[in-house]
Amino acid sequence: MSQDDAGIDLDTSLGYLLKEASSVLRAEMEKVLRPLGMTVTHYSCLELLAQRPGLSNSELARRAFVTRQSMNVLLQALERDGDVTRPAEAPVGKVLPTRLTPRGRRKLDKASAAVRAVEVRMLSGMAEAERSAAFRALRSMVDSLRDGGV
Amino acid sequence: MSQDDAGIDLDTSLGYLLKEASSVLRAEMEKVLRPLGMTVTHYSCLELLAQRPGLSNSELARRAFVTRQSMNVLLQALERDGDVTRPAEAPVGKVLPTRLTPRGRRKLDKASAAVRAVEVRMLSGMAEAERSAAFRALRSMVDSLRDGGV
DNA sequence: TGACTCATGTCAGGATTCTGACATAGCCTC
DNA sequence: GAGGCTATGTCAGAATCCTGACATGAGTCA
Repeated sequence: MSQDDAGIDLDTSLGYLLKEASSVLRAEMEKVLRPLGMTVTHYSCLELLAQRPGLSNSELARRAFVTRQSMNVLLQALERDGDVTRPAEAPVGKVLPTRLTPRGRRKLDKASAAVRAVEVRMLSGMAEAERSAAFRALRSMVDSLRDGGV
Repeated sequence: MSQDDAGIDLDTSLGYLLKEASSVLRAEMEKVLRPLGMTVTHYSCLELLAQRPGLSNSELARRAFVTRQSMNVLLQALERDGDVTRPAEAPVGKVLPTRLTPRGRRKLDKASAAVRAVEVRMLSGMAEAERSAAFRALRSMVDSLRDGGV
């Protein structure tokens, strides 16, 4: 009977605020990445490959939160530009392990510095305790949604 | 010289976790909204109009985190389906105040219940104190990024 | 009053991502 | 070994969203 029964109060909704934060962060990342000729997914892919060399297309897609079809077209472009390499034939199964080239590594270094500045600015108003509290909270949300989704 | 200088550790990055949480939430919302024939932006628009009747196209776009061009095509579709109404002529300026129709309201009620279930599940593992801590943290991130962006 | 600035609604074109579908390789069970 | 199941890479088409651009209305200021 109350207003809560009729909808979701967006002013106090954690879900809405989560979308807002994610949207603003993405916009800021695009702003600093654009001068470097890179998109956010572009950068995410390179960053993932730097930390986990040899990741497959499907695995990259999952960790960049896009479909494997989208990641595939991105990888083809990156391969064409000489930023990543994939073997012509799969060493085992159908999985093609992808690796960063020196050229891709250099591109990533510039992008990574720019993105790090954005993240630092995002966290500038928070104490360490608040950051870890936020981290735990977000992880809890992800886990709850994933587990319940099955 | 340390590894941090070469990139961003995605395992401990709040920005990455933020994107993951937002992505999972959106996926879960799409899952429950699809049987109702609605998309997330679709639903967001209706929910905004329920709480702020008379919002303009541009204002809806900002609060739904899309461009006003995208919101415009969505509104045209919603208008065609009879879910919202806009006056043929602007009462003042060029702003066309949009309102929910009874039909749109009924659609929203079903969708809102489904989305609320998702949000409840997302918050199921968190105490009230954790929720408000997360809320403050996310708000701090948004404010820091917005202020510094100018 | 006239010029300037800003915000709005809208159209057109392009870029990005997604859904659907297919063939194939590895794993498990019988 | 045969069958079923899952995961992967890939192609094709469609949906979605964005960038660029234009005209218009409101407010500001000289």
